[in-house]
Amino acid sequence: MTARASSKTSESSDKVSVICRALRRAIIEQALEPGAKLPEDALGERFGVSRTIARHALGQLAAEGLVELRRNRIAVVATPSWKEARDAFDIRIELERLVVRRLAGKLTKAQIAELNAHVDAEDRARGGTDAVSIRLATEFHILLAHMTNSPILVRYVSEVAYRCCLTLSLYSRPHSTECAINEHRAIISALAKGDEAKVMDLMHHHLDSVANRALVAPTPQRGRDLLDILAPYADEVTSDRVVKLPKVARRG
Amino acid sequence: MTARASSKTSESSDKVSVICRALRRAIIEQALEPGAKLPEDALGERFGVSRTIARHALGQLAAEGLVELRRNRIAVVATPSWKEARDAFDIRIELERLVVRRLAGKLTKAQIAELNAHVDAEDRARGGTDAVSIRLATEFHILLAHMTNSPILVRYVSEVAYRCCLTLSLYSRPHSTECAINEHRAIISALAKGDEAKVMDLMHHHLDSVANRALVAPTPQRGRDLLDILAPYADEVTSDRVVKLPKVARRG
DNA sequence: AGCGCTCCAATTGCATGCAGTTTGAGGTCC
DNA sequence: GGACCTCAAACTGCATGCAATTGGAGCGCT
Repeated sequence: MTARASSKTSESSDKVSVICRALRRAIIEQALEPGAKLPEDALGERFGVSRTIARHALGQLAAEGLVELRRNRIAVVATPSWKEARDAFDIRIELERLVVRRLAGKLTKAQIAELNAHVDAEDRARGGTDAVSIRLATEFHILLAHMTNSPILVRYVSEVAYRCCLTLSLYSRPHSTECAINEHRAIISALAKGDEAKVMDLMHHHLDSVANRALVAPTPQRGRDLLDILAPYADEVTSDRVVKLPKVARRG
Repeated sequence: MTARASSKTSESSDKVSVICRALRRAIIEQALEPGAKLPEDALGERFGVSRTIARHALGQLAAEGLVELRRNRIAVVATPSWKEARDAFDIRIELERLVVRRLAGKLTKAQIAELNAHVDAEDRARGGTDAVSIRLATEFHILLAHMTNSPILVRYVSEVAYRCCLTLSLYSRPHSTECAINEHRAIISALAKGDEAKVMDLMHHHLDSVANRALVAPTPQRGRDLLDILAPYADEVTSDRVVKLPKVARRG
């Protein structure tokens, strides 16, 4: 039971997939912050593979939107603009409404137990770091998606949820995870009862409130370095070659 | 105006992207049928690049679900199961409802003209092959997604629409494109009027009817070869090493 | 004929090497 | 001091080479 679902489309067990998983996790746990550089050499060396493999992994992550790739430039962890973040949440809401619609009243006892166990884990993690809480909360939703038994749905929900995870780390204030946990419990309960309308409503408002609580404003005045802070703005600029600020200490 | 949107996450203009686009188009136009083999060498030679590049392109397409990759085996054009096809359509319905909700009443005159022009093109193509009709119909939806100005939405709608395109070629009877075209016109009209509820309803029923008209039944008794016919069933088998039929003429 | 075995051509998995591009450090001139 | 130029190190883009795996043709056995 190493992998829950080994869809044939991706994530078998070749080196590329291994590196993808490792990087993905590092990114969503903020071990790698948005904007962090990901040179192929360094990755290859770190994971004991050649640049070819590292490069391929970066390509996959770029397709998922977690990494930004620009020709002849070092890959960096994606820095979604506020607008993109909002978009991702909107899409996520629709997808997850579909998930719970499919699940309402159809969960086995074992599945309900699994969900409850996960929320318990979230509860226990409340004392830990924000990053872990966010990751667990995200994984709750992915767990739900898995239960639909639809690989496609799993893929899209995972992807968009990871994206949201990433943006939360960018724009969120240190939020209270408590209500999210309660909302998770409410969702499980409504799913078990089979109240489709209610569970869809719960999920909608749950995600909407997470988004609204988190995506406070398009003013990322956090302690990050200038380049990171400016990056979302540079996003809007159509020109490929943006502002070109005067000499400033760059990261690294 | 070579590329409508050059999102930084993908599809710049490196060789990999070029090959991706070419293959994607070949697949959705059924020049490459589901199950068709895609050896790296052959692709590389055909496109004048090395295997490295072809391989990378295949990886991207696999991430999009258009190609199936199995370790140490030749890549093949994906052959989605009937269940996967249905799933893809369900997801697509949700995503596209989001698209039209965002677009209702917000289209410029120029955009409306562009949409109408596209449907006119669909109309003119009615005499042509099914593949072209299906592609144009698909592209109408992608065009809509582009108008939301949301790269993420564009990406997901495109991806899932291509997947649907692929499944249509697998499971659809030679369908009448006429009503689809009329429905497209109705959607444009409702979008222009800004009647959000109506346009969402139209889109929902449009896609649902396309799905129902097309995905006739999980009995793909078409003239394809045995391996293709069996593939969707093999999908359900959990074991990696499936049935192993007696000697039979394989494709190629 | 039908079944299994062996072996080789075809193909993938991956590392490495080379050429071209970008970056940014240091020097020069104003 | 600050803007500008130059250049080498760093890095990417891509092709090629080699080892490992697959599959299927041929062959022998029943």
